[in-house]
Amino acid sequence: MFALIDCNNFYASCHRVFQPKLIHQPIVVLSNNDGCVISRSEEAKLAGIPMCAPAHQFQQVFEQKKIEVFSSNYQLYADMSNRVMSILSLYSPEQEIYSIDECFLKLTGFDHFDLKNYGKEIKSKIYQFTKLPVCVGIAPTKSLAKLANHIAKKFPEVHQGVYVIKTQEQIHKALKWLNIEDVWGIGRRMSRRLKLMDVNKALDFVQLKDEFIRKEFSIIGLRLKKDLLGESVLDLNITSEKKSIATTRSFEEYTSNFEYVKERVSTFAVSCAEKLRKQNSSCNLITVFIQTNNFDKSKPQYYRTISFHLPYESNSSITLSKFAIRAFEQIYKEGYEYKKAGVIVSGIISSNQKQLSLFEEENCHHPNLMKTIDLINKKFGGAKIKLASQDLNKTWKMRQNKLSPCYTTKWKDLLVVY
DNA sequence: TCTGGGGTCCTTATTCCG
DNA sequence: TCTGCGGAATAAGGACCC
Repeated sequence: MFALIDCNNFYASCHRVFQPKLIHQPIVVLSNNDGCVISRSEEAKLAGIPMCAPAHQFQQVFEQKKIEVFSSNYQLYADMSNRVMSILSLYSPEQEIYSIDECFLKLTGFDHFDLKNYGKEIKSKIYQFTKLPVCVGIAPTKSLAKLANHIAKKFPEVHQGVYVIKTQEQIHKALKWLNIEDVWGIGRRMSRRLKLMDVNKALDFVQLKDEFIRKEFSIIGLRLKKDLLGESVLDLNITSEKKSIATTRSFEEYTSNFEYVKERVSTFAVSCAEKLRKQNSSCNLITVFIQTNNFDKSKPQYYRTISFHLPYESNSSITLSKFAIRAFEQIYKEGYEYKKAGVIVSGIISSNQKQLSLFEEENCHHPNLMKTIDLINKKFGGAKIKLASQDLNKTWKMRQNKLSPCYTTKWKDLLVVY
């Protein structure tokens, strides 16, 4: 059996923990740069704020309906998430932290437990220690646990936030109820195609023939069908090691300027290098992409990505920046207004198991140089050491007009109780 | 004026090699 | 030297997730 524990409206709830007066108030949390809505309290959902609503289009609605708006505060969410996850780790030896606000627990050998009670205990313990509300779904497979969680969320009065799927009848009933677009693993595209075939519920989907699903929806669809029928084919993914690390950002303005985009790419590469060094690892593949604004259909669109193998594993800002720029120069095309770019590094290995290259070596001074740069940057915070390919004047600041305090991670932001 | 960012996995097309 | 084939490797792109 698997349990899926998912925090309710996680980001919005985090803000509520420290401002209890907001309980029962509508809250939304905005994406980076205050772009669009990425989390909503139940009240905000009822007020008709859709997910991903562009903030600038909903300004008036926010005011009219007295919706409390927050910029995203990832320090706060990360810290609250860590607390939740460490509590959850006490409830099973096998835990997969699936995202910042949800995790799977494998409940092998728990058959003689009263699972409903176990779920309730988990829920109340998390509330006791963090004041965050969660829902618990328990079922024989991961996708069914996800479904059970969905049911727990949808009918809070009936199930008190915990739902267990155990028998074939319960599986059947749940699949019959679940809309196809709400199945975990079926996104917008697949559900549209399925609906055209008159497949509207999860049950319709699992009744399709294996060969048909394999042909139309690939191995992914087939695996999903089996998992939904109770045959556990999706297993826990416990390794927390990342396979790629990315830094991608929209620009403050559209630009056709080669030098501008190049500077951004260089800076993103430096950021990836810093993230690699932070976790003591290196990469051997770097991918760069640039793109125009795909919301503006009136302008010509361009999107291109390119990957570059490094001749040696590296986490040096200088090296990664150099190769990122080289890659960028190959994909840049004149005459387009670029809006966004990104650098993704992969082929990640721990620095201490580095392969020595026969022919090409990184400049042997880089590791020490980077260590020193990291130290200085850490010590002096904002005033960073930069590469010559980066813009020295650029102190890019995310728009975060509604940023809340970091209640749990900064001394100066601690709550004061009078 | 103003529409996020960070991930995973799989498929497809292409290339290289024997 | 040319051709065809299949497998392996890989880049790019697309689907999905939060």
